Amino acid sequence: MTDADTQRLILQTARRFFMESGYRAVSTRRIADACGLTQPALYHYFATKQDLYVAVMIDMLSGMQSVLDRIARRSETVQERLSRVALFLLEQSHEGMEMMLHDIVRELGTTARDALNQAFYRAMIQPVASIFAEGLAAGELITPAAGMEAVNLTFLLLNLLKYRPAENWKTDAASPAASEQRELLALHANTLVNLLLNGLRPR
Amino acid sequence: MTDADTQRLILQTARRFFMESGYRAVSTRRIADACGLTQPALYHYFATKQDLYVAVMIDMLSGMQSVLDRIARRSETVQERLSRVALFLLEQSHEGMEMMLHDIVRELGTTARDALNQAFYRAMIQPVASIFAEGLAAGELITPAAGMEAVNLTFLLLNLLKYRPAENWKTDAASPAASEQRELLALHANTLVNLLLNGLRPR
DNA sequence: GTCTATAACATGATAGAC
DNA sequence: GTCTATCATGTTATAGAC
Repeated sequence: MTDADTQRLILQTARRFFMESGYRAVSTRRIADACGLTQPALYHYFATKQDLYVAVMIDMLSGMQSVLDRIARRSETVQERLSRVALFLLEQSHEGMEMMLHDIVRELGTTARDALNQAFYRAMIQPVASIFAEGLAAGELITPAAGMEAVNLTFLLLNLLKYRPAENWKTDAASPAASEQRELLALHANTLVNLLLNGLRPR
Repeated sequence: MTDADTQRLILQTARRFFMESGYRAVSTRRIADACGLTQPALYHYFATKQDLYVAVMIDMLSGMQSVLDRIARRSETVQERLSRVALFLLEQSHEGMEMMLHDIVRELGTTARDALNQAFYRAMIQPVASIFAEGLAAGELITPAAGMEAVNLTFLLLNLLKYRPAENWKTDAASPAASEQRELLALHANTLVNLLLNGLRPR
């Protein structure tokens, strides 16, 4: 196996674990074991655990940016594009992503934090904010409070997407088939965007 | 200092740290130090670190339940009561609480998890859900999707409340005075509830 | 009720052979 | 490029004196 392949294997394995359990809860040994390596071998590819974490996040964010940019540029209504964004992010966050902000703020040094904050902003906030900005400019949407423009609406949408129906809280969790799951997610994405646009009060 | 006083000191100190940094990131030594005790002294009051964490959470949740129950029973409109709930939760989460669900799901054993989930449901979900249920029954609110009744709307509101304006992201953070801060929070609470009820589209 | 001392273990990281 | 061996440190928790 070549150097580059091993590096990718480490990145993907680490990504899965970090997303599942967070920075602190995942040891370098566990990552190495899952890759079929010993723990010191990791240090041939990444100087520190924090460097590995940053690399994982940058890798993930660059992938998300290309998808979100593409969605933002589609010739569809604001609502349609927001629903696509919501579905994509719901699918991603099944693989994690929720943990990210937590770790960025609480476990990383200031240098790594600033770098990741910037990458996060460019990859996730800006593309989605451009959709909101369009809606605001066209008068389709209103700013709900002073200063709550496109960027802040994006943050709000991201928080809204953390919501999962209460059924997921029960411990049994007889999960449906994957294909069915995806349809449910799409329905869920539409519901949340619809709620954000129209509110809970009857019109 | 009596036994009971020391126990309360430990609970309050541990609560602050757990809320700030999460279960895993806070060592028993750090808690003990901040209480002016040595680390083994903690074990006179709590058998394990996990027991301490559970006690902290139960303590916190019981305090929140009494406040939320009281708000739910006020003779005000649904919107007014939801705004009060939102303001209260925003103030609390400044002190933490956000970390809770993360740790409950990811760091605790199944027994502790089930106990805390149940306490969380009773203390936070049910009181707020009763307000939503009233609004739904009166026809003031609509269910945005099949199965998305009062309980699920409560989960949704809780996620909405995690949102903070983007200004908090900048590293400078010249924070305003405490009194001013509280007024800003009240404004913020009103905005979020208003948005949830009326949506982003002009009416 | 709190201490000192310490067990038992996991962690991130380094040294150096191959 | 990956290994074995190991260091230094931090962790939860226990034993036993006072």
